[in-house]
Amino acid sequence: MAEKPSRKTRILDAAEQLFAEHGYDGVTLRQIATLAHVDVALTSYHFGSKDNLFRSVFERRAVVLNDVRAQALDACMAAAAPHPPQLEAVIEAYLRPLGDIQGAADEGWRHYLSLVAWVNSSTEWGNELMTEYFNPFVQRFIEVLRTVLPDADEQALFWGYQFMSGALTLTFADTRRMDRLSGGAASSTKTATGYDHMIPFVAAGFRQICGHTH
Amino acid sequence: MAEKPSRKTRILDAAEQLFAEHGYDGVTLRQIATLAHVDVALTSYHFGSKDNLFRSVFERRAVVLNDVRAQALDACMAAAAPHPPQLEAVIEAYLRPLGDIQGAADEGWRHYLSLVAWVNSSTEWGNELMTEYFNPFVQRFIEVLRTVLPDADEQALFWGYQFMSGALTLTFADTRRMDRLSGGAASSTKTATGYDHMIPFVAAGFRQICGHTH
DNA sequence: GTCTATATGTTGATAGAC
DNA sequence: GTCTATCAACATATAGAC
Repeated sequence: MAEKPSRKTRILDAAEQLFAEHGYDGVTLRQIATLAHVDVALTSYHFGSKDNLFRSVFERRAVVLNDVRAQALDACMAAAAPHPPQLEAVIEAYLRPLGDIQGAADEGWRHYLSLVAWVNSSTEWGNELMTEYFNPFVQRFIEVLRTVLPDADEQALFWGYQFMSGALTLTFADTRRMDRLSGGAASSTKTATGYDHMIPFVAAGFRQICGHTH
Repeated sequence: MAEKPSRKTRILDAAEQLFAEHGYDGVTLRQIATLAHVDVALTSYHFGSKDNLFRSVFERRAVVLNDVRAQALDACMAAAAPHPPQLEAVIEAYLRPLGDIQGAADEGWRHYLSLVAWVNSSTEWGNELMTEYFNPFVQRFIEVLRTVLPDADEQALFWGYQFMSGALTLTFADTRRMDRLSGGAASSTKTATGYDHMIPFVAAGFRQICGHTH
């Protein structure tokens, strides 16, 4: 199966890539249809409106992503049980699956993460879509963080999450600015290296503003 | 002076606000002209093309911003001389001026920071504009960081900067997602609180991945 | 500098043949 | 499901009167 993707799937794939690269308003239905090797009218037939196509793209992989991340968090807690896990392990469970996706061969998933980065920074879509699809898992993640950082006050926990989220999504966006800034010493294409640094960076940040662990 | 802003200035102000809110493609020259209470044709007369208007908006405050930040960094180093400053002081010099701007009454500057956030995450404009206008100062900042973190390897320094930049720009974007996520416990409108947390968070992160100070 | 009028192209969406 | 043909609305940009 999946030998020949259906036209509907090709539209989703093309839209995913182009929306990720240029944002909602930066893409026309004609560009999407062209990339998908499909007639423009088909986008309307399958998805009704451009707005609905965008939502469909966002929704498609959101549920899969939530599953992967929930499993990583489960595994992290099971490995430490009956004790609470280490802070680093919790952060790792949150970030590493995304690093694996970004480093994998699958282009579609890379485009999707780039799209999430765009949505997360968007004032128009960010609040609505991120809240609807990702808040439940994020809330669970923060609950786990709270058990690991018992002295943390409410505000610090959420600010810490915001900083982590910002660091993460800029890495998704992959503007290659770092490559030029560093003169080639550090490259945004070396995603595994990025996550190897991101996890201890974020963990240390949380520990600093949320009191020490255990 | 500055009693009545010129039409040209009003166009810049309106464009700044709308580009920050909706991105380059999400705004039309007509919307800009309407908000500026000006005829559409004036945008072409004063700025030629939409592309050039966008660049003009970005450029206008970039030089001012670089001055403010350079002064903060100078003051930080002068206060510690002849010794190198504390890591926290260097991070503070980098971040606090932006927090002050964000917390101030000036709407124009707030829009500008939001625009910078958008540009920083944009694959199309990010590399070009950020590199041109902000890389020189950022490079100087990283040089100072290197003296404070002598054991840091090249890569870690740039990844740390990338994480800080991501945390910062998401705070600029102000999607108000955190307000809902936290059920009101933490609000993205309380910018001073955000920077009070961001500075120790980032400093601890740098210390973790770049070796200890002095 | 500022406006009116207009040129020229593109947009998202639909109606209807196949 | 897929295509052709077409729509009205809107885009950026310019030419020329004032």
